[in-house]
Amino acid sequence: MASPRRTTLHDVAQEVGVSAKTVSRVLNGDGPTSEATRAKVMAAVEKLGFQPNLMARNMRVGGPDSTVGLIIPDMGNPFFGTVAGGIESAVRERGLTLLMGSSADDPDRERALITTFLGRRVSALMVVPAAAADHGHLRAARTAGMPVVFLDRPGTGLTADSVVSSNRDGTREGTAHLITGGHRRIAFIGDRPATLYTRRERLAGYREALEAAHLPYDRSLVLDGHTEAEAAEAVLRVLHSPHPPTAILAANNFAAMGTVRGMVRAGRRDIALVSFDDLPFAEVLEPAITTVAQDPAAIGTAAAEIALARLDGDRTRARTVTVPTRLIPRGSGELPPSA
Amino acid sequence: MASPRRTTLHDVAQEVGVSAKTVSRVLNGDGPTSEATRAKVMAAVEKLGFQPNLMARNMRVGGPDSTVGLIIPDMGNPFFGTVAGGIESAVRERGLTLLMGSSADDPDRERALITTFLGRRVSALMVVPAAAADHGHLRAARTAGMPVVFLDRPGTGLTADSVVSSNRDGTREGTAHLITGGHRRIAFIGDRPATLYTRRERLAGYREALEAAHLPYDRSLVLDGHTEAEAAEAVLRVLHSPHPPTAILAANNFAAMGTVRGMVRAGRRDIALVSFDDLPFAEVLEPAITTVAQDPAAIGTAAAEIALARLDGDRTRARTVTVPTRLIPRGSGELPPSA
DNA sequence: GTGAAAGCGCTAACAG
DNA sequence: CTGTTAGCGCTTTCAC
Repeated sequence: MASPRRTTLHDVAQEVGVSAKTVSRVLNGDGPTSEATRAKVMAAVEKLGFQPNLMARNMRVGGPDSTVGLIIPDMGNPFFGTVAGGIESAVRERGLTLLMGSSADDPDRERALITTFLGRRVSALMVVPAAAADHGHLRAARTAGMPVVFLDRPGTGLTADSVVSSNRDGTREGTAHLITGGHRRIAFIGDRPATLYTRRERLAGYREALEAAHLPYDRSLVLDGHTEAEAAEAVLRVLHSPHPPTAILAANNFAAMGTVRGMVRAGRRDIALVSFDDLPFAEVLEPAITTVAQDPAAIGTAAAEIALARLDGDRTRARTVTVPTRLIPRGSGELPPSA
Repeated sequence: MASPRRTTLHDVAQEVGVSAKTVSRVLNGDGPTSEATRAKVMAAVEKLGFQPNLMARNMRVGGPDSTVGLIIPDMGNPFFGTVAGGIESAVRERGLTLLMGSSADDPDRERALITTFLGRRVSALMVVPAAAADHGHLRAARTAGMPVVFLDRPGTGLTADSVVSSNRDGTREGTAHLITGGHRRIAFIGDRPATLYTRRERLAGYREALEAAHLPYDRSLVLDGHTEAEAAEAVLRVLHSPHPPTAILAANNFAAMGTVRGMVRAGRRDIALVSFDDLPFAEVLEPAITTVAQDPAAIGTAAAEIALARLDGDRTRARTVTVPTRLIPRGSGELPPSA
C-alpha cells in the first residue's frame, strides 16, 4: 500500500533507451533533438505518466521558485480576493503560481508566513501589511533580488514599492459631493485603530473637502466603527445627538453596512450617505448607495507589473502607484439636507 | 548588481567551523548536539541571516511538498474565499501552505493548474471542479498517495472525497418555509447551465418541497439567471406574466441580488423571497432577506480534515461530507401571498 | 557528539 | 545530434 515511487526523468530515459539529458532536452525544447527520439520520448512520457519535478528543476536552475508569495488579512473579504485574482491573472502568463496565506492582520502570523515564503524562495513577495507589523527584516531578501510590493497600505520599516487606492482624493471627492448637495454637517465613520493608514488618508480627504468649502471640522462627527455592529451603534448615537449630521461619509464597506443598519434602526431614511469602497448591494438598496469605488483588480495587476519589472531588472527607486477611485452617484448621496 | 548568492547551510557551517550536517542537526533538533556548538550555530544563523531552502529539503526528504493545491473558480467570490480561509487555517497547524489558482470555471485552465500543482508535488489537491471538466487524469496521482478532495460539487470521472453543502435539504427547507407562509405559486431561479450540480440539487429540493405539499410543478416558474442582470430580467418578466408567483426561491446569491433588483424595478415589494446562500446585505434590506445560509468555512475545514486524514494513512473508501445549511428567517420569507 | 560520502531529480557545461 | 560529469542545498547512512 506504500505509495509507488513517482516516475522520474531517468525512468523515461531508460524506457526509451537514451540518456536523461536527452529527455530533458526534449521536454524543455532545449538543445537540438532528432524528430525520431523526440517522438519516442513523448510516447514514453505519456505511457509512464511522467510529470517533471518542478522543485528539482528550480533547484538546479538556481533561480527563485516559480511562485509569488501573497499575504492578505482575510481571504473571505472580496476586496482582497479580487486583488489576489488580479495578481494571479497577471503573473500566470509568466508561469508563476500564487502561494497565499492570510495574516488576520496579526503581525506574528504575517511574520511566520513571510519566513515560510522566503524559505520557499518565492520569486516575489506581495503583502498587505498587518497593522502593527514592521518589515525591516525583509531588507536582506530584497537586496538579494526578491521584489517586495506592499498592497493597499505602505509597509513599515522598509522602503519598497507599494500600490494603494487614491484614498484621500476619493473621500475628498465623496465629501465634496455631499457638500455640493447642500450638506454642512457631515459625519465621518471609519475603522479603528485611527492610526491605520487607510483610515488616516480617508479622514484627511474628508477634512480637505471641508476646508475647501470653509466648513468647520467637528470632532464629534468623527465616528469609530471597526465592525458593522459598532458602526451601527455609533451612527445611532450620533443621529440622536443634539446636533446630528445630515449626511454621512462611510470610510469602508463595513462602516457603510453598519451605517445603513443604524439609519434603518433610527428610522432615518433621509440621511445622505456616501460609501468608500463599492458594495455588492449598493445598487439594490433604496435609495441606492452612492459610492467611491476602488478597483481591487487593478491594484493586483499593478502590483504584479511592478514585481515582474523588478524581476526583469528594473532597478529604479521604489515607487508608490496610486490606483484611482471613482465616484458612482446612485441616489443616497443626492438626498438634500433635511434636518 | 547581481543578486548575492543566498547563504547556505555550508556557509553557516564554515562560519562556525563545523560540518554542514551538524548545522542541519541543530536546526532540525535531530541528532544529539552539544550545547556549545548549538549556541555557536544559532549565532551564525542569526548573523548570516540564513534561511533554509525548503525546496532542497523537501527534495532530499523525498516526501511531498509542504503545500496544498487549491483551485477555485473565482477568488473575488467571498464564498470561495471563505472556503479557502477555512482550509488554510486547518492546514496551517500542520505546516502546510496554500498554493492557489483560479480556474474561472474553465476546464482547460483547471487542467493547466492541476498539472502545475502535480509538478510541484503538492501534498494534497482540493478542487472546486469546473463545470465541464473531467478528472480521470488525476487517478494516477491519487493512487500515488496524493489525496484529492472536491469542494462544493463532486468531481467527474474520478471517485474521490468531496465536501458539499446540503443543497437539496436547504432549498427544500427554504421552499417549505414559503409554503408554510401560504404561498402556492413559488418561482425558482438558479444559474446556468441547468446541468450544474448545485443547480440540479437545489432544484430537486425545491421540487421535493412542492411535492410534499401536493403543489404542482410549473416549469414556467423555473427561471435562469447566471448573472445578476439576467436574473433581474427573468424576475421582471415572470412578475409581468399572466400568472405571476407570489414568492421566489433564489438558488444562489447572484440570483438573489438580481431578484431583489427585479422586484424593485417592478415595484413589487410584496413578493416573498428566500435566498440560498447568505448575503452580506441580507439584514440591511427592507424587508431583510430570509436566507438558507451555507457554511463555507466549515466546508473548507471539513475538506482539510479529510485530506489530512488521508495523508495520515486513512485508506477507507471515498466519502462525501455534507455540510448542513441553516434557514435564517428574516422577514422577506414571511410576507403573505398577496396576488 | 560529530564528520564524510552519497544522492534526492534535475540541468549546466562540456565533451564527443 | 547525444552522452557524461558535476553539482544545486539539503539530509540520509554510516563511520569515527
